[in-house]
Amino acid sequence: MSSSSATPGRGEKAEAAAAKPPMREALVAAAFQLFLERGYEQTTVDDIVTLAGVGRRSFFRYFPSKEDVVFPDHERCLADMTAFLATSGEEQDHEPVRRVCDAARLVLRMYAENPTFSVQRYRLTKQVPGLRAYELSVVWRYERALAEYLRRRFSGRRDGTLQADVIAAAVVAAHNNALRSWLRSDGQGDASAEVDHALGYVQSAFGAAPPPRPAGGSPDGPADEPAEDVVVVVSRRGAPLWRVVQEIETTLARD
Amino acid sequence: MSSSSATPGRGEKAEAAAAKPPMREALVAAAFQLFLERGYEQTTVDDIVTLAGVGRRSFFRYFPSKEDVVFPDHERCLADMTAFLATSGEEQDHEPVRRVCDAARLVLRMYAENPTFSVQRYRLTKQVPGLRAYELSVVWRYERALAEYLRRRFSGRRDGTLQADVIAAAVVAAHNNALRSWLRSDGQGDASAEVDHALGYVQSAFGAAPPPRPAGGSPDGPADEPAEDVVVVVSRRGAPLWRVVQEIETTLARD
DNA sequence: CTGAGCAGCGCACTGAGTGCCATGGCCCTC
DNA sequence: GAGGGCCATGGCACTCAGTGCGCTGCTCAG
Repeated sequence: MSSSSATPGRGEKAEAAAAKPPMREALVAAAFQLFLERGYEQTTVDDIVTLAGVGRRSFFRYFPSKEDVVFPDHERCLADMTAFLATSGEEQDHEPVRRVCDAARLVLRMYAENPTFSVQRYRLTKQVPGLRAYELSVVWRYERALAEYLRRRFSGRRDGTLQADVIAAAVVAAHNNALRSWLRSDGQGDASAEVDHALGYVQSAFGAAPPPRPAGGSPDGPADEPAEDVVVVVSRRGAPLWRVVQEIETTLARD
Repeated sequence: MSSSSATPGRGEKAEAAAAKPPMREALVAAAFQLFLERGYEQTTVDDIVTLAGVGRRSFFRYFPSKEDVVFPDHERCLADMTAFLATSGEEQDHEPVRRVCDAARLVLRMYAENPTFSVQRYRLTKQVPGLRAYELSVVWRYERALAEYLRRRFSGRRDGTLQADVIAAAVVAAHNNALRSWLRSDGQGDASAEVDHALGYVQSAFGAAPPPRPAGGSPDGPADEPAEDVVVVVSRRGAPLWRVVQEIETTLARD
């Protein structure tokens, strides 16, 4: 009823790996049916396995906890993101911020693949504290993946880990802001456009520099970028020039 | 042994509210003793109440869950932060980013009040997944408090809620980066200085503008700031000028 | 045909969290 | 000074999530 592995083909042993878990999907379907009828906390695992017609023990073989059945595909998505960031062509890595933004878009894509499912889950997690907490731990893992990547990229910079953590948090926050706005609208608007907009704000705040390398340095510096390659200038419109200069000086003089 | 309400004064009914919970502290002490000896998951609530010499039921009267005993003062700190942000003198609110940074410093102060306790807790939460998840939900509430404040301040701006969420996340990330660095050093370094440094990075990235109001507008606009009061320019050092102009244009043209 | 391996089932157990009621001290009132 | 209410605590029983272990039955390899 959802996606992935249509017409599995019966009996063929070669496709067994892909077609194996109808049980997993059956559990997810049964769980969501009950969650939507009676609510999450009013539904016990026994209720779910009874409706799905399987043994209670099997539930915990497919999902380590009751919460996991609500986020069945995040584990795969997280692996995708990790792989995406590990596949660091020297081409893309010249703009780490853009790269993590693209990584965040992977998550959006997962949500956008099943809009109705995502909207239902959103309503559920919004009002069940336990699920919110679980979602936080998932989001945290995404954020850590982004931050770890940025830490590697920024390893030569002065405040590399600080910048990595802050930028990763900003990217995640922007992504979630747009994602939640889209989910609140029942998946009607253009999710990609909203996320692009939100990520654009972060990119503009943290040094988006499209041309690969304007000047200086060897053509291919694989591991360590030259420290302090960018200068961030923030200025209130109409502010006196001496304030701008002062900001630049304090920024550069730190540490 | 810790702080707060020294020499409670026995019997005086007026101070009863302040002196009431020695039991709470006893439970925290017993819990941490056992957590450090055997580990968090190897310690049951029954172990704690037995050591503390109280009934099991009383534990859950003081702490809604086993995790809460590890973070006994966050609830109060969160209330402090909310009050701090609600006390919005028109003076401070002219610089919302600075204000939320000051709010974050409240959390640091709480950690710094009991360094050894904080370090022990840090080691615990670092290696117990359940505690990490709980801490995330606590941090999330801090972040939401900051974001809600910024949303009110930015209600007139074009992308007010987006900016609020992103800045709140950045502030929390910077704070946590510095806090964890300090905790890893067993509370040796200067926590305040580290946090100031980290928050300075965020402030410099998101428009710290010391002088109250350079020009234009009525003297006191309490609720809604004029939209797009600041322009953020991000530039790679040595980038061509046309790139800078393009960045400004895309920033202003958005939405 | 037989044995290995695996997927699912059933059962029993631990431990967190909750509801309910009894107890016992404290204060306030009559 | 006696009774009554309030509150903190203790104790009990219960639900439910999650785990360990052993059993069955199916399939595939030899």
